[in-house]
Amino acid sequence: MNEGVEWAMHSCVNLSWAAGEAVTAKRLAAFYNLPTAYLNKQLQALTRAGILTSVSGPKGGFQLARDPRNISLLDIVVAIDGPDDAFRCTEILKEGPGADARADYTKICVISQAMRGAELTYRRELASRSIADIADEVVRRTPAAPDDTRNRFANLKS
Amino acid sequence: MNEGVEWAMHSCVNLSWAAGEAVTAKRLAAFYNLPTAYLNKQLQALTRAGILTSVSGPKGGFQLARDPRNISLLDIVVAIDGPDDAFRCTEILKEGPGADARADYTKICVISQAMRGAELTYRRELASRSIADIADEVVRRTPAAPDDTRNRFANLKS
DNA sequence: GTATTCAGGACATTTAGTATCCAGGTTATG
DNA sequence: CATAACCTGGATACTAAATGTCCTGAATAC
Repeated sequence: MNEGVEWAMHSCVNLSWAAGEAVTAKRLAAFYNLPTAYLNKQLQALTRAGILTSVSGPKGGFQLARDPRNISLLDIVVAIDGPDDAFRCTEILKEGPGADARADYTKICVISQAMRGAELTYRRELASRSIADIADEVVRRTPAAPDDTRNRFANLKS
Repeated sequence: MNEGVEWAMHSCVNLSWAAGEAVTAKRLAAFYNLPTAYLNKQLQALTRAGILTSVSGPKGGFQLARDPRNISLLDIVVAIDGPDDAFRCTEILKEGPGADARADYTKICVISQAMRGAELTYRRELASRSIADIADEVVRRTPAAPDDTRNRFANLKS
């Protein structure tokens, strides 16, 4: 899995605490000492996916496009890593005995179904966790986190 | 995910129908028109993992090392693809504010925990499905499959 | 108008996946 | 014993994907 998924999730949690004002890619990158230009690519992907909104120019930057309760971890994984399953069925049964050339073995192969079923439980789990859930749990453990985050953004003004 | 996982799973199902006699890598590869030398590498990995046993020399080949009811899809994924999770936590929180340099953020980071939890459900699902389950379901849908498989192995004698 | 910032294409670099080949060891068979 | 079939594992090559940088162009606050 793309490392950008981790960056994107942490950035979205931080953005949930910067509600109201846009944060530049430069400051989001400086927060965790990440390469600015590359993080910017991930932020662009989140924007294309409708998870973030972006504003150009001075005072510009990124912010969450909707309520963090309505942004799931799965949304972020799909935006950064793409919609494909980890297990890719190449329909090798088509090369086996008694194969039907017109059949779609990605659908009817028992192994393919089992793997897809497992990935479905994985995705269902990720879909059930929102950025707000994560942020709330962080606050429960570390109440100062939102203030710390806002302060750090402010101090990374450059 | 490594494409060899798909090859290995289909090969194990086929081997469950060849019970008693070893099948060579060449015939296992010819079954689905796969590159012999590369499939052989995956079979070696399955052997190292204790899923297959191998015999050298004429009449040699591979067979299941244990009852197919006791070989899970997860066993095969781990043998071929390795034990690592898809999501790899790089502990970027160590670069953030208020970080504890001695803390293990792969354990305590809320995002890392959520991702790990989702992968756990995935693995649990794969662990609950055995090669025998898969083979039984194939037989239920296509009763001739075991005979077809044995015949094909016999005809690929070369 | 100028400085700041996002958008996105064009590279360059590194790493992982996909193969191929060969030399060496094992074993059935005549 | 000689031979051929077969697995083992290292070396190597090729390809694709992930990672990272750079630059031009467009939008916007001041």
